[in-house]
Amino acid sequence: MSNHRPFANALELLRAAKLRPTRQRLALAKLLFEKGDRHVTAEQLHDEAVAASIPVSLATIYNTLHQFTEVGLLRQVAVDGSKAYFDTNVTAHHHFFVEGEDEVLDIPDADVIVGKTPTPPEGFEIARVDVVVRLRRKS
Amino acid sequence: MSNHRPFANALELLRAAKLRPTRQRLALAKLLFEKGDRHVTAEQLHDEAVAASIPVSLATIYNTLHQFTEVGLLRQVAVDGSKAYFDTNVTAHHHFFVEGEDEVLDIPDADVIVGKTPTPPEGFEIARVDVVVRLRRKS
DNA sequence: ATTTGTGCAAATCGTTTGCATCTGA
DNA sequence: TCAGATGCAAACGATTTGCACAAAT
Repeated sequence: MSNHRPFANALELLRAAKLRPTRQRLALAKLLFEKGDRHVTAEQLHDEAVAASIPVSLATIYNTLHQFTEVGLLRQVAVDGSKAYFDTNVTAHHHFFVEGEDEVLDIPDADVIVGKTPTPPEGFEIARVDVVVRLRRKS
Repeated sequence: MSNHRPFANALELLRAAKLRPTRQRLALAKLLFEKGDRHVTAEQLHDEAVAASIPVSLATIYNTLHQFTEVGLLRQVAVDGSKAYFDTNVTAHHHFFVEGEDEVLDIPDADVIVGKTPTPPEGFEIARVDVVVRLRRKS
């Protein structure tokens, strides 16, 4: 499955999301959405920003990732216990996770798994179903 | 799905696992396996141990949980990014996760989901498929 | 001018580690 | 005896927070 969000430009995205288009938000939006589907950690994005000579602090990276997630531009994926991954593909889909290498990959649409959705316990409703297929390198 | 491990006694379990039956391992094994299927965090187990007047440090709780996991007495579940849950039910099954309350529940066997297993990318094989159905309280 | 965002450093949370001390076989 | 286990406190990595300063409306 690929990202269906037409990338007009970072400015439009931020405006539509009612987020003030600050320098760093614009720059981060470009890094995130200009090159197709991505799965980034805060640290990775920070490194990229620094490499691209965008002065931005790690705290702002975290703020921005969370704000983008709140407005639906990103989706947080909980594959691994230790760090948070943010996915630029916000449509329904699932993930491969390569153990040991901490790499996240989208599972192609054709290969979707879900059959029957289980009945939630009394008083609860389903917010979302996450499938993580853990992979290991063939020996 | 329920826990199929016949609970003989903690001593047997440890012997079978070739783990020295120390005071704290025996006590923790009792806490974990004497009351059916459970999903605990390190902190929870530590609190229980302290409440039961079992002197044990948090470091030992972590050591023990990992050792038990290595020998197949426990299974680690990655539902939430922030902390690790250990499940006393080591048979194949999936989980409900109540957002905000950080509660983990087994999905009953009858309600299993998995249909078609996706084809892993070249050079990889599937280690395990985890399904997490995220729940929210009905409003 | 006012509101909102940003950077820094310190604080927090879950978890791990180093090392001296104990304990079970 | 002595390998293996434990406890403590310090170290750690990811994330959050408080607060002064800067930038967008």
